[in-house]
Amino acid sequence: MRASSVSGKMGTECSSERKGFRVASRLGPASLVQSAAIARRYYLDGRSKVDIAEEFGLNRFKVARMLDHARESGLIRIEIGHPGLVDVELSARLQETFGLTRAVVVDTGDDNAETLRTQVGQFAADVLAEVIGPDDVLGIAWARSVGAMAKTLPRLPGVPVVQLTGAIALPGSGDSSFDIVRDVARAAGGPAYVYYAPIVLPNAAAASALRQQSDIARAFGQVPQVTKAVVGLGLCAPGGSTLYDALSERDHAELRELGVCAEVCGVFLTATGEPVRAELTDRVIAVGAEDLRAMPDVLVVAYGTAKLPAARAALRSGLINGFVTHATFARALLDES
Amino acid sequence: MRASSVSGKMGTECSSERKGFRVASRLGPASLVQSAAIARRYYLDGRSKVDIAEEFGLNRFKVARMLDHARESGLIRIEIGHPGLVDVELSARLQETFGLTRAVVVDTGDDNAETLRTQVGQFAADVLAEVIGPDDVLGIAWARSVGAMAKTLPRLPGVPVVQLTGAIALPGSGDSSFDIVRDVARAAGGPAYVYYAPIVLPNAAAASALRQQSDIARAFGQVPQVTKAVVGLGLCAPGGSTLYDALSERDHAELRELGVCAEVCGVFLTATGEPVRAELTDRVIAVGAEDLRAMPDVLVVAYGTAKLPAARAALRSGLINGFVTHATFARALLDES
DNA sequence: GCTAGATGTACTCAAATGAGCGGTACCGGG
DNA sequence: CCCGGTACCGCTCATTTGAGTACATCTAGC
Repeated sequence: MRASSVSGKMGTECSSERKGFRVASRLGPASLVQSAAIARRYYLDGRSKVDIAEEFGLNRFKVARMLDHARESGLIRIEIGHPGLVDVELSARLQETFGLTRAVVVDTGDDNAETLRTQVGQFAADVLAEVIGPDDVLGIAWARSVGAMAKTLPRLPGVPVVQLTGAIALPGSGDSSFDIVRDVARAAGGPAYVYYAPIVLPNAAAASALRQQSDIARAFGQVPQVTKAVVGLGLCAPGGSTLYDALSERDHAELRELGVCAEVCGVFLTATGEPVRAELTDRVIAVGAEDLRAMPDVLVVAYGTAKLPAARAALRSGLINGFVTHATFARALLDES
Repeated sequence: MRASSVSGKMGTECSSERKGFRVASRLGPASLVQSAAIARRYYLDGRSKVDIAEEFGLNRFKVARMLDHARESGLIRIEIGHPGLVDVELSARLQETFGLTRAVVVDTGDDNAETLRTQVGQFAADVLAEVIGPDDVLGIAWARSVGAMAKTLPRLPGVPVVQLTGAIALPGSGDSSFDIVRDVARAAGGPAYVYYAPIVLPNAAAASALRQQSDIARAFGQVPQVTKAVVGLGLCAPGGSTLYDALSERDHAELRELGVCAEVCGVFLTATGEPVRAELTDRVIAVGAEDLRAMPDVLVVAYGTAKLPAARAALRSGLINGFVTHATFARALLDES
């Protein structure tokens, strides 16, 4: 009925930067509105540019250019959001920065240790459930954070579960502390290569003897088959790890001398991520650095920013390729790198 | 170095609707993060799906499916925004709902009449500057809102400017009230077909005589050439229009009888948008409904929600095809339609 | 008034993309 | 146990899209 084009041989300059509210586009309000209408059709209604061009009486190139301009000028905003508690932005940055196969950062509003453990554990459980396949063999290290995961684990495919380290009785929580691996094995329903043993023994001979014990030998025999491992993170400083706190003053001195910073699955690491062989290593019931390195997927579950230096060591070591943690932890890691 | 795929024959179900924070996707956190990373590459970095597929070791179909899924599940949000004071969303809705060629809705936080007049006037000026071309002929009606526009008009191409109606001296603002058309003509710099005449005369004979007057006849001679007109909006009720308030009680009665609701550029309209021929019509110095209908572009500038019924009449009339107003006005129009 | 550069427009061709299809693994119910 | 329903994967084919290019038009500066 009417001529209906905004385009044509017209001055499309817009005068009104007079109040400074022209954000980026130098186009007038009418083009702005048309751009918006076109953007809506394209991005929200999913119509093709050719369609839109016909509808508005333009050619498809004009439509494409208008869309380009609209995006440049910020009229169209595309956000990759937070659907829930996972901070996908942080997760992706963590993953890319440290070359991980996967990273999941949980954004708990609260940084209370209890909340963190629960939330991080829950998401670690989700990640494990997601990545585990029927042909995998699952390795589980003893750690508080892994315990938190074990408690909320859904049903898994019936994979074998292999205990990777001995345990330590936790002072507070009595019962389940020893049963982390058993809990996981129950969730899976597959064969369980588990044993009762402390992670550290008074001397190498005792440890060696214990490794001969049938359950333990059987479990260690399965270690090379492990395809997915879930491990905790210990900082080698007072209060930084249950293992460290269970060691003697002499052990502490040795670790200090060797420059040990972190402990992952019974493996001691320097700040630069080098695995260290200590006298202590022979007294530990756990897989070795080489076993760990041979596993295709090693997922670290860690919370509490005190452990940051340990996390850095672990990330540098190349022994791990997955990380589940909380937002403050991830942010600190990224800030300092 | 490591196997690095989240895909494969794995259960990708996610268990944790347990706390209800799984928004829409039933995928686990790891896929979530990967989807987000892919979405970022695609939408924000503008890479192609083939590229992304290579980078992540997937095929392009998988990438496409993940993106689709991510969009459906709300991970990717696309918003068409507010760059400045123009509410593009409302503008587009107004435009589409009433089949207009253009609509611009200004979102002034404030609904003070003074603010509205200034802001709406400013954006009307922008719109006019944007759509006017060097080959246009510009018609200007006398109206307070058009006056507000005239005051902030930037330099226009040197087009002819044609006065479409007589004027009324405003009670308050002394000087510029008569000079609206002259202001516009000055901004354009082209030939000005202007005259000094009241919009309404005591009798048809006086109006007829005045129309013979050379300036006025010259201006009316140009009316068929007009390609773009800017007009105001009057509600035919006390206080709804300067024209109405200038009329006699007899005139009011006539308009009431004829069911006149609105006045646009000297043309009286019923609530359904029918132009009405009254005795009064012969006493008005203004273009007729047919002249108005013949103009390819007629832009209404209106503010103040009291005039809503008049706006509805004008929109139904088919005489106009552009609208500049403010957010509360536009919302009310859309709500009631 | 004229030329150089900027801007907008139209077109071609190759790359990117989406729709739809068949094959396959998985799941829950007979 | 088999069987239909479902979801996923990888593919082909037709369409859509973007990059490059050439041409028209406008603007600014001399």
